[in-house]
This record gives sequence, structure tokens and C-alpha cells, in this order.
Amino acid sequence: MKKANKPKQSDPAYICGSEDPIAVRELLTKIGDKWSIFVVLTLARVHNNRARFSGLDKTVPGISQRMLTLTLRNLERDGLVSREVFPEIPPRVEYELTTLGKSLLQPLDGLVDWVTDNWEDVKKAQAGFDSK
Amino acid sequence: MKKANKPKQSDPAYICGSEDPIAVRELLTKIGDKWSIFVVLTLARVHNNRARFSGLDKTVPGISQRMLTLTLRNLERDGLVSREVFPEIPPRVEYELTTLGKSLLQPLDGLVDWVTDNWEDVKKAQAGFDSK
DNA sequence: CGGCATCCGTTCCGATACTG
DNA sequence: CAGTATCGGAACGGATGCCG
Repeated sequence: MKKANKPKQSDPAYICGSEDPIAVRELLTKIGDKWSIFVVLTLARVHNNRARFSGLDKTVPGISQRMLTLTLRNLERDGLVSREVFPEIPPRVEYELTTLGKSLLQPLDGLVDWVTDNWEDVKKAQAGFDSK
Repeated sequence: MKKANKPKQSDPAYICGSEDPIAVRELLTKIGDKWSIFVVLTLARVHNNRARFSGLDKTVPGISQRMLTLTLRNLERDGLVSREVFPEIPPRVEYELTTLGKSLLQPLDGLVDWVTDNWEDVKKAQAGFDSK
């Protein structure tokens, strides 16, 4: 498993607003995936920033072992989560939000708040749209 | 084209932090897709909230006609964008960010700012991780 | 101009089985 | 306990062609 970013020749290399759209695209690809945000939020809110693998497996319900592993690996790669292995039997591995990871919580909360505030309106709009 | 949400029996029906994880999941699925955010940001920043189809097609470079159509249709369905057809020849269609759509810009900017501020660190973490 | 329909390769991800 | 390996269905998305 080596690759993780793929610039793809079809990606726009220019500016949509003013910032680096590649970076924005990459971030969105990450946080937009099926589990990353939930793992980060669960780690922060349920586990107070630190938890072991099995703990997350229980509290991010619905996630498969496979996807939890992959998600944590990606978060670790991005420096958002740290991984500590305790050489015991049975093995114990703990994951913790890094400072960088914690710094993501603020903008994330902004999004979550927006959902909380505006989800009703979105659902209404969808209902109206679908009824036509 | 009827469906657009699919609850999926495997979705967690519980709380990861404290809010409705289904709504958060649905939003993330939306904004995490390949184009939505870029269309919204381009509409806001390049076109001052209003543009026609061809305008967006040029300024969200790399996007295919198909995906622009689908993306705009979804945004319209969610009430984030309005669509106005001018019965001319050749036809003209204009899209505009709704109030709801504009309200999303704030949390979105929060994310974009985070990327701007922390992308270097993320790249470094990735480089460090990959070198092992 | 602004779509929609179709085809088709790529990617995602859940299920399952296996390991130290 | 904390993974890894493999498989197969489903979803994504680009290219192309057609149409009012």
C-alpha cells in the first residue's frame, strides 16, 4: 500500500476561489470518505481523544474492522492520529488525536453545527423537489 | 432518477458524538463528493453567487458536463442552489446560490482555512509516514 | 446551449476467513 | 486483540452520442 494521493491528469490545476484547489480536493476526499469524520469525532467526543482499536470498533457502530483499520491508517498517515502499540498479550493498540487532529475539530464542529441548524430546511427542499 | 438518499441497513442509527449522525453522514457524502464544494465555491467566489451552466463549465475546469449537471441537480434538490431557465434560443439557464447555500459558505470557509493553515503539516506527516 | 442516455473501466467497501 | 488477505457487488465518474 503505497499510493494514497493521485493527482489525476483531469484534476483542475487552477484556482476555483483563491486557494490551492488540489489541497482542498484532497482534504475533501479524506473527510468526505465514509468513516474518517466519524472516527475523529468519536475519538474526540466519546473517548476524550484517546482510545484503543476495540473501543472505536464498538463506538463507531456499523464500521467494519477492515474500514476502521484503513481509516485509522490514513488518519495516522496524515498526522491527525497517533498510534501506540503495547507489546502485551493480547496486544493493545491505542490511538490518540494529535494536536493537528484536534485542530481539525473546530472547522468540523462548524460543519456539524450547520447540519444541526439547517438540516430541516434541506430535508424540506428535498421533499419539495422530489414531489415534482 | 428518484432515489438520492439510501439509508442502508448497515448505517449506524446511533450517536457518535451527540448529534444526528445520519444527517452528518448525508452531508458529508454530499460535500465529500468530487465536485459539490467546488461548484459552490466557484459559484460564490468567481461568479458572485450567480452563473449560467456554460460559465460554470469553464470555471470549474476539469469537470465533465455530466458531473456538472448531476452536481447542480443535487445542489438544487438540497435547496442550496436555485435554477432559472430562460426560454430563449439558444437556451440559457442560470444557477444561483440560495440563502441556504450561502449559509454553508461559512463552515466551508472554516474548512478551507484549515487546509490553508495546516496543509504543510499534513504533507510532512505523509512524507514521514511513507518513508517508513 | 443545456442537457439526458448509454457504455464501461475504476474505485469503494462490506463480508468472510485467516494470523501472530 | 488487532490486524491482514481476498473476493465480489455496488457505486462513481469519464467519454461519447443524441436531442430540443
